[in-house]
Amino acid sequence: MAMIELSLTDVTACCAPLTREPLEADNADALARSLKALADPARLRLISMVAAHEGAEACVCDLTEPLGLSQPTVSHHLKVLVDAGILTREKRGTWAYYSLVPGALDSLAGLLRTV
Amino acid sequence: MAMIELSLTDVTACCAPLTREPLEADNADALARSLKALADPARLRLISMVAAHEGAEACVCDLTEPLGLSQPTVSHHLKVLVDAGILTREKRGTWAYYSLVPGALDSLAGLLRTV
DNA sequence: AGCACATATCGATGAGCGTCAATGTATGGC
DNA sequence: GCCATACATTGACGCTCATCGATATGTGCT
Repeated sequence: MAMIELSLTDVTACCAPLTREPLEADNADALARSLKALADPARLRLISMVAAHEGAEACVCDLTEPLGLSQPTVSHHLKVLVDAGILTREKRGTWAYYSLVPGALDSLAGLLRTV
Repeated sequence: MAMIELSLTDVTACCAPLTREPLEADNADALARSLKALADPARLRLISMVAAHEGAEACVCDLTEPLGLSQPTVSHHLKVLVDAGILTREKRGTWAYYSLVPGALDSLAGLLRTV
């Protein structure tokens, strides 16, 4: 079934920063979904490892061992981040290369900013 | 038992933005805890309602009815936000007034920024 | 003292999630 | 065609968490 995949673009397009005006229930849901995708130590480390990797992209095989989690678990976390619009996946041959979606994290940061 | 209450100040004091260098496991844990506190629709709405309320503070009685959740649930969410260092609680008479901790959200936003 | 009100805490319940082992699906090389 | 490698999916287990009703704590008023 098609799950919500555009929560990030949805919410970052529509909303004023959190502290400007009361958040509607729907927008709160969308923003919470995006933040939930971020709110896991393994996923935070994955993001920073991908960003710091050469070429700003990395395949699962680059990430599994340094993270210390099983390959299925890493794949699961990467899928969550892709579905949240934070990472992209590009398959080249046998490998799947993940990289940051430009501006995705900055959009979220903008929603939290109060100044 | 004393739970971790300073995760926010901890992590925002120590770390470069997520995408500058690979995140250590401990820092990832601390940042994830802060984001988890934020990653709930009810808590996001509470934050924005408090910020938008007159005087930039609000008591539980101001928040329960518009949120549509029971009073114990609202109290619970507010406690989570206070423990995470995002809100402060000030008791005046019968009422408990909650307000934003200045700079807390901005520190988190700064960690997500990539530019 | 006694009552009404505001808020916090407790205990229980149900849903969601992180993790893994096992299995499935491609892709490339021999 | 066959095997090895890279990754995704499935199913299950345990733990965390959001929510509520019930109850406790505290404050002000009469």
